[in-house]
Amino acid sequence: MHCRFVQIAVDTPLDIFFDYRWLGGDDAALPAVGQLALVPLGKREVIGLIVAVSEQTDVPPERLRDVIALRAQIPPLPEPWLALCRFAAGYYQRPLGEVALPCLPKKLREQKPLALERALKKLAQTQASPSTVASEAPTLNPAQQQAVDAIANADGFTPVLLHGITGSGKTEVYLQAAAQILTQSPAAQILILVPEINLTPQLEAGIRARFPTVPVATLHSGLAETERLRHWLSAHLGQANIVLGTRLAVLASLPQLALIVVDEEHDPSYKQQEGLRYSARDLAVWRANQLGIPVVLGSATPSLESWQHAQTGRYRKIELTERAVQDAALPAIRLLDSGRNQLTDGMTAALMAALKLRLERGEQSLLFLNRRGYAPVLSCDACGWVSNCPRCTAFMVLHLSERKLRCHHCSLEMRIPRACPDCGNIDLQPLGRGTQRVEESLLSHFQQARILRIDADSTRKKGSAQAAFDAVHEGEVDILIGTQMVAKGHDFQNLTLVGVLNPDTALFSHDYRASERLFAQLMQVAGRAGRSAQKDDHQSEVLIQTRYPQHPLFAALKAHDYGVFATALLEEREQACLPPFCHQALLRAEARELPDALAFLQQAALLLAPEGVTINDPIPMALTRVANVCRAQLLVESASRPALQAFLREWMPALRTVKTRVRWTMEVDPADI
DNA sequence: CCAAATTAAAAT
DNA sequence: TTTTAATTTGGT
Repeated sequence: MHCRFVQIAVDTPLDIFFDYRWLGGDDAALPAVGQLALVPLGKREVIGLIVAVSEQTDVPPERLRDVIALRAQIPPLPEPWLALCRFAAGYYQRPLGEVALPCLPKKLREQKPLALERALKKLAQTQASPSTVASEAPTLNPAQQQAVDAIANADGFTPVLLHGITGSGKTEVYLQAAAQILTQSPAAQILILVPEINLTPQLEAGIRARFPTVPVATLHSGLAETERLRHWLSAHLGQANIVLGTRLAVLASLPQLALIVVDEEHDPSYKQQEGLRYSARDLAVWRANQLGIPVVLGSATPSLESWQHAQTGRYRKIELTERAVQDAALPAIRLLDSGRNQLTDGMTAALMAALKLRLERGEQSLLFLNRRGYAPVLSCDACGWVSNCPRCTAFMVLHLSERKLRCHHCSLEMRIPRACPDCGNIDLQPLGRGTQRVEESLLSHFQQARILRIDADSTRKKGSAQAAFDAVHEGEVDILIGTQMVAKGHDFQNLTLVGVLNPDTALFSHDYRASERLFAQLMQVAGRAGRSAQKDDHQSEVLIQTRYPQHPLFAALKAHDYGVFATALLEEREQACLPPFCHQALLRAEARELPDALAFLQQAALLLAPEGVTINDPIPMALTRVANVCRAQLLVESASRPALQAFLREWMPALRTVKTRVRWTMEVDPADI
């Protein structure tokens, strides 16, 4: 057959394909679906994805333009990958081109294929003969073994929810299941997702130690473009047997994919918050289903969505209840009533004493406070002035070390006023405390201690986060103070005390997911303590300072019982008709003036919802103004996912015809409301 | 009356 | 989204 025309998806918001003429010589490679092609688009030349080839076109000849070049250097993107993109585009309501092309490395989309050819050359040189001989692996306990067997012997689509407390050896299950699958089929590819870039080096080191001869590729946004291209290609060519990465890795081309692991599957980082707003965990499950392969969702505190699926039997749940390291007992969790006890610099006497004890024993402590900066707001006692951001409905945060007030939402910085701008009072007071202020207090109370703060501010420079974590591992730090960055994944062997300074804001948040997240976060940070065998009967401790020690969340946390907590939450959600018992989509609008945004949403709501779909009233977002842009949102709900999807398919084209200056976006399965 | 600034339209 | 043409505004 002689293909004259190709249909191409390009990266534009237009939800259509473009036809191009194909004028190849007889000896030239024929265009195929899934291949990339360089085509003219307006004044530009862009890379597009061939989605169909045919001998006819409806486009009048005078408008047709020619394909400039095919990227025949690499095999076409495989059909299952195209199907994944098509699904994601349909489900998240975006044009295919805007889904498929941004998944590809930038260097692959350049006009000149120079970088591509270089990367291919380099890969050809390094193509070793992979052998799957694994180095010595630890013996598994029965629960771990059961999990490995369930995964490695899976026949067809097998979603496994691996529920295991921190330190119960989930990683070991991933590694041994991977080893078994690679032994059975040496060409297989295994995708392992982690929530944060920070966690890739630790796991990568573990994987390389276990599989010294297996090619491993990493994919995350921290890679340089040339590296990203090389790693992506090694996945696409099937060379890399293990691909480790953050959420974006779920969209990689993996022709031999045989197992997907989503570690810490509950983690909010799996939700992409711009562009294509996908959930990497959900796409991972879809991908596994499509390919008929196992997918492992691992967590100590599974998302309620996954927990519910396990309850109904859609997912198979496997519990790891023991800590894998012998004698590593669970930490004791104690609540310190910060309302009734006297606080010194935000800390109770009990917490101070516990810190002092660890210092004397030469053990490490971690203080967790999810608030960076010195103090969240600067205020004037005399007249009530507070440091509002002029561009956002938020406070400007005091950063004393940089002598700045900074807005964490729009990044506006200004000098600290020496006197109150309203009344001239020179005695301005910091209100509340952030990590910098706690660091300062610790330095004054424990002058001999080596104190390190890890937060987004202290790890601005590339590689500095890794250096900081290394310092903790090397025992160069006595007290570590940090935000959620320190809560995730790291195995600190000599850490026996975790202090949580102020979790209370999340207890009564308007966001119904806040308590679920808080529980996960506290469980996770608590898991940093006591990961190695305890010495001399010194049990690890977690001290939580709160004004609400009676809150039921803490009771479940103390008992280390996620099941009780999840069951209670699910009941609440069912009664309130919230996810996972209903499905949501959020239409967001942005405008200079709030009424404009609301008016657009009002107009959008005019389309009548079908039976079973509810369109709520437009409301301003909790953070209404950011960088002088006002935001509002409209929530659409349905108990039936197909009904919601059907409505969105009807609604989106209608919205696109609305003539408006308001910028708007649609988010399916929103994470924050 | 020209030029910057905003708006609209098109992309195969 | 990117690009260009068309229209408005505003300072002269």
